Amino acid sequence: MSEFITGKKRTQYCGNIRAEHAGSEVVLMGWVHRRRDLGGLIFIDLRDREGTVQIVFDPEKGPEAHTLAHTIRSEFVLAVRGQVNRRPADMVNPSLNTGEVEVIAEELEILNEANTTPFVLDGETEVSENLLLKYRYLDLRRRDLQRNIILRSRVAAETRTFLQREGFIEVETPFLTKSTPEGARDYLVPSRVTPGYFYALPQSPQLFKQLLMVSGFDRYYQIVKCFRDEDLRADRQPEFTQIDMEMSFIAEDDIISVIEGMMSHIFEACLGRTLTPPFPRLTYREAIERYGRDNPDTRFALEITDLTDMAGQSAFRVFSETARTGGVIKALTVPDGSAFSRKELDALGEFVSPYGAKGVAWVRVGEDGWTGSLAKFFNQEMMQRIHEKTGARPGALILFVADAPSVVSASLGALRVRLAERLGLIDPDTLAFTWITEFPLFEYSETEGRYMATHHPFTSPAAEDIPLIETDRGRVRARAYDLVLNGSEIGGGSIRIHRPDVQSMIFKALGLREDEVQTKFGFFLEALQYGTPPHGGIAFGLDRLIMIMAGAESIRDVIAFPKTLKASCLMSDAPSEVSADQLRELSLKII
RNA sequence: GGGGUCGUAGUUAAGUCGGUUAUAACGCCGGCCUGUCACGCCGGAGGCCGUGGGUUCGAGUCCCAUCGACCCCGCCA
Repeated sequence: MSEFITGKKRTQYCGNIRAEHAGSEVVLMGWVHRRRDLGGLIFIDLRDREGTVQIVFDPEKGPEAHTLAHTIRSEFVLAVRGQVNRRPADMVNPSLNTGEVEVIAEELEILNEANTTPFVLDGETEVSENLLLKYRYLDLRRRDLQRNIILRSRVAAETRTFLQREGFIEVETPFLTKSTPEGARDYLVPSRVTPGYFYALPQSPQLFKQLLMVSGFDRYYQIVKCFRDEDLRADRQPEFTQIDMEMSFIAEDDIISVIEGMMSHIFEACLGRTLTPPFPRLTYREAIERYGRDNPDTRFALEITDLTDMAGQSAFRVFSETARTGGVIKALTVPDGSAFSRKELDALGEFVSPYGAKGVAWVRVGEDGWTGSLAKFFNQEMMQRIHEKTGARPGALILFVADAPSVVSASLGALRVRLAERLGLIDPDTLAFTWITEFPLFEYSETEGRYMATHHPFTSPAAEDIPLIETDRGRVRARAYDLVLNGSEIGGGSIRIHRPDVQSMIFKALGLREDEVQTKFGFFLEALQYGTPPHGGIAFGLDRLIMIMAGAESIRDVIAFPKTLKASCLMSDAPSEVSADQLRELSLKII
């Protein structure tokens, strides 16, 4: 470190000074968080990454420093030499970690001045995200954001500690790689030396990690950036970080137990939270039936009940028609939900419309029967049976959605979370981990008009379902598993296909032409023929994991330099135009 | 690709039915102040009302387009 004041070096961080340092001389360096200039006495809160401490400029203790201190403004960078002074009892500031002490300045050097910042860095004033992102380096001075970034560093470090101890080997894989069909849109990088050819940035190191298993590394991991050129969300960035892993000679339970150990280690080391594996498991089917989605938030109950049989027999046309035409009628039962106002109930209909539902039907359960416009379509016996199935008691509210199965699940799945938030059912301190297993291997895509891989095309089918690949594709179960935490998918993986014949069969089932398979995956299929061990792996979204650990609302709060929803960086102004020369060199033309 | 919210001093917001000189708080600048800690008191400066067009005698306000940020659906193996 460079030397400043009279040849002295920084002795410690501002935020770390405590009563035990009283009487000692310190040299501090940091930013002016706030100044209180009383004319005679001047107080400065000096800030560094560990916190702030009060500096006192007293004309009797340091006349030159006091004179200079009048010129100090917010965010100036200072070096201060002085004595740590224990504050008199009536001047202790209990809201500061350093509140029992202060530093009496004897010498001051202004290391740098600062323009007035475009927003106040007090962490309390709401500032538009636009501005925060443009001046990200200033936003990053704020305590909350620094805490998140520091937590992220610790999680990455503890992940490495754990995995190295478990015999995993970190291997770097290429960023400049090959574009492959299936999956997300690729970010492309033009090749200069081979005009008209492109690299793709990896959506994940999937093929490389499997090839490392072929190579015999046995256990691989990497904390690695991945790139997907798709539309963004509050929890999605175009470049994001995965904890990527692969293991040989293992089955589902081996991976699950390693990950349960890894999560326990990370949460204990970084948050002091003790987890209690094994985590509960749900099949995909159960998750959809009970929670409406494959990433259920299991911090609260409020489960979905299937009432297709009962409600389908009611005189209510919408219900009977839905049941008759292959749709389903499902419900959420809110105990004591009768308090919902008519206005709130109407708003629920709007809430589910993005998921394709035409509305939410509701009844209030009273001591003697139902109230609400739907009540007249149900007789006493039907009500009784529905009460039994849903557990509804007087005072409850029953919310029905009738539609195609996928619409009903999506609607009620979202509504369930919304209601839980509204009713305060979610304990923010709970950590609800759940494994989701037995995903379908294929999903039919209406837009593509064909079956697509639910997970990815290298996922192994359940052995007993292999015959179904030819006959009943939709029913083939995958040896895939996701780890869900508090309603967020934080990781997912699978046992891979290690037999070239099965891999070819899957490519074929996905509608890939033989020549296409050879061009895109030929090298990989060939590799599988040189002695591939049974293997499988998993990848975690580090950003999402940190979000939950930090209690962050947006993925931007856990990434130092994030991009906007339009994938631009407001600070550096990327992406931007490039010169004609650059384009010519790459043989590219803007159309 | 679709739906929604927002854009007014440096910042955060108010701005009525379209009508005089566009308000306030914080911040900033100057002055006073020796125990403040969101210091206090006095004074002052500060506006492309996102941008472009239209309607009107007159637009921050109404209409159209556009740019940007955010949220959701589709999409994200």
